[in-house]
Amino acid sequence: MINALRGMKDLTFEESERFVHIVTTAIKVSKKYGYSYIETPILEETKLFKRSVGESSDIVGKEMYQFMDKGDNDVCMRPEGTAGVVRSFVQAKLDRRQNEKFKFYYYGPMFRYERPQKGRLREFHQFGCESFGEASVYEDFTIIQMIGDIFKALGIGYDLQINSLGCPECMPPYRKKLIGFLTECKDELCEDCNRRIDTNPIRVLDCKNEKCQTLLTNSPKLIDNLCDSCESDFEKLVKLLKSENIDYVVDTNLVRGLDYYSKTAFEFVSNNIGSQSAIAGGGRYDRLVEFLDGKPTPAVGFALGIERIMELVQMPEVEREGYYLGAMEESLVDTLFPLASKKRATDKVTLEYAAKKLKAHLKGADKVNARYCAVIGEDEMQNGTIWIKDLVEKSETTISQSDF
RNA sequence: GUAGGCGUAGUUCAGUUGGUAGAGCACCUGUUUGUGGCACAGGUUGUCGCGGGUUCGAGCCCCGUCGCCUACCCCA
Repeated sequence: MINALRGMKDLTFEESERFVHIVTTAIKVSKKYGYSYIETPILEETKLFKRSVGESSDIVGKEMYQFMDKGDNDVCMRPEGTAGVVRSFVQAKLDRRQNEKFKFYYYGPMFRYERPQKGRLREFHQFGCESFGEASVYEDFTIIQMIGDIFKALGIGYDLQINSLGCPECMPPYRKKLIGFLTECKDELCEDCNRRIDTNPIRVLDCKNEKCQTLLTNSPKLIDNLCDSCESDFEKLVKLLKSENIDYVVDTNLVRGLDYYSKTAFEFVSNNIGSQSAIAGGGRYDRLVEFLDGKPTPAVGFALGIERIMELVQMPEVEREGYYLGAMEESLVDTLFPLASKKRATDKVTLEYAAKKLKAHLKGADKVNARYCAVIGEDEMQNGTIWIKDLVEKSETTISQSDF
């Protein structure tokens, strides 16, 4: 027997229904906010992710499905969605259309070579949105509001964490300050943190090590070191969240794992799905378009993890629907066949090809959750009729086959 | 990469100090020669993950191996 690869999962029955429900709900909401669909390739040049997500990130450093293709190109399966969308945005020269706004939503598989566990697969699915050309913090808020709408429509609860990651003006001086602080206590920090002091000091902030976290309580906070513009944007965001009654927590250690974020960063978290608790995350990335050779274009976006959300959504009960057709004599299936074809124009129809006793047909109708069970037996054949039972009302009628 | 747990029927699981495999659910049949869900009665289903070892005898003990799950890590 051949099994699916480790960390890759098949979805069927209620699981696949839940998957589709989440995607269609997210699409419905994002369309209300003016987003349109963008489809980008799963396979991209490795360079794209090195330059956007960042070589210092774990995603690029050790988790990519990367290989040389038959044309000797260094390629990889996308580990996230934003880079491809931005590449596409630049390739289509949308960055030259200054003062225009572009809003895209996407969904599809992402690949990261990690050890699978609850809420973490090697092939997983994200739904995401990217808004280009809008520098206003109102847009940051609107995106958060939209995610809230999606979760509300899906009927799931969450905690919202926000932070500001600063901009090219305030981040570098803060970074220096932080490196100074970390170097002073480096002997007490864990191995990973020591390595990160040089490679990516900001990531030290969300180290899970308890001892490190204790030391970090006295570390300089970026939120206290923002430039005027970043600070007023963050205050405005907080004000908007308050006025719209969206609960939030400021988490000064919230650092996006991808290098391209700046200013607003946020994460939606659920505490009911195991240790992989982030169900959506995103923020502003005003410099990414530039990194990928486009004209400087402000942008904000987010992605949500469909599999993680699947753990949280309850599907509404499915009601009985459509017709089940069955014959009690083998020779009568031919009579049933055109009736089924005709009925499918308007209703869901299940046609049983094998002749069975009435009782077996009723059971069969139950099994496919049909509303009506329609059967032709000897009597009906002689009279040119069909017997129909409403499985909900428990009522039955016999009508002419031509009226069916 | 590291650590812990688990692999027995379609499924969820039980299986005693080693003695030749079981239950619920599901499925099929019947009670009802043409009336579903409920009830009752009966029935079908196994490479006990795989390979080796110990033993008269292994689902059980030992070694190896593969797979799954959870956690670290990372992140959606």
